[in-house]
Amino acid sequence: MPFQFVLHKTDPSGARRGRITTNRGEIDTPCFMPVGTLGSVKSLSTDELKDLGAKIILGNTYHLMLRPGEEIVSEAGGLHRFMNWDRPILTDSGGFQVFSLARLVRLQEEGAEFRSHIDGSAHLLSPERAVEIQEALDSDIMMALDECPAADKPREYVEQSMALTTRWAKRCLEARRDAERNALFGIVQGGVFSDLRKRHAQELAALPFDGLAIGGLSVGEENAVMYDTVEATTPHLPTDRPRYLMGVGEPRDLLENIERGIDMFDCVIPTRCARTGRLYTRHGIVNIKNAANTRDFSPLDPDCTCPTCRNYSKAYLRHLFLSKELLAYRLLTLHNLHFFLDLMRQVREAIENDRFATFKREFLGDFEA
RNA sequence: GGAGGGAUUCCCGAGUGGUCAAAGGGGACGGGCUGUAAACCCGUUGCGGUAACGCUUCGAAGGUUCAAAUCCUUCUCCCUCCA
Repeated sequence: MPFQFVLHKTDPSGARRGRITTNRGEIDTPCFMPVGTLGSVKSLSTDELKDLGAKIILGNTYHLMLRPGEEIVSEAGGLHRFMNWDRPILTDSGGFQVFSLARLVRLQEEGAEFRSHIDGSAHLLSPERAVEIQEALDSDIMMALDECPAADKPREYVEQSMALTTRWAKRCLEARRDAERNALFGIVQGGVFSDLRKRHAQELAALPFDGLAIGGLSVGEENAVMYDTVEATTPHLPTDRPRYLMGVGEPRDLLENIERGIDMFDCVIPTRCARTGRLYTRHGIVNIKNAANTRDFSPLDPDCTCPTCRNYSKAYLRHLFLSKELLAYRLLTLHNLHFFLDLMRQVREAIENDRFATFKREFLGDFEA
């Protein structure tokens, strides 16, 4: 079944409960999407991802274009076949790399001219090319190519950048070959300027995108500014299409933005932080490296049902981590992703019961105590 | 018995008269990570003090010198080679 979004209900707080249907399966929202930039959620097998309950993961156009190259993935039968994942995949367009690899990028009307961070070779990522690559990957949800300006850019820059993103968005829609096969989301920019956000949201809402994302946040601005900006944007997005806040975030960020009407999130935090020893539990953050865990033979979180907490102690995990044993990265990633995915399960349940605000307060009361 | 080489701050290891509380690794300790150039990055690591600065330290004990981890003497221990 081609892409579809059904909004089941909206909680009194503003939180939305919905369901996305794609050719490769359904995704209940609000949802969290683990990031698998290079066709792998680092350290995990796809079986482990399924067991965790991940319904959709991310891949990245820029990175897969450079290595192994989309033609290889296409030859393998698409990214799903290539990586042995049969559930939906959302692919980012490479727009974020315009920001994170800015030193290697020159922006033109035609597209983003990159020097590969791997070998220095030149590549032009145009809107058409970004769609072409994502189609070759056979992405379920493609993202339009956008420019993600840094947080410190002045209004004039952001306004022009936003206009470029709109022109690119239209070109992406033009370039898409099969709307039944590959959904396409537009990305709202506008920095932290409420009026620009409103304008851009309205511009993109008028276009036939399957969903709309909010980009250009969590790039260094204050948290409160991020929340305010989302709040200034979502009222101008169509209610019958999913809203995706890109690159966010910490547990509080997820809850604050769900309350502001966001349906989808992705973030590297659970996976990256797992690999740097920062673990999420309902009672807050545990830094597994800390000496206090040396002789602590209890699990990270006694109430957690993840495979790591069911079987291993903090002392052992700390030992694995300090020894740089590969098992550490896998076990800790399993735990963190379980935490994020489970948080979203609880959120969905709370919305169904019209008690999101209560859930949020109680959760943060424990988590940030 | 003879000839050489060596002992440095938790570990390895640089330093061969002042710019040395002593490079660089490692380890330890703490922190950071928000559409992943990330199994990564940053900071601290003799004692005291906010700091200026003071004190103690380079196997041990003496000595030379304005000044010693660096030079001299003796001692202790370790290594290599020859008998």
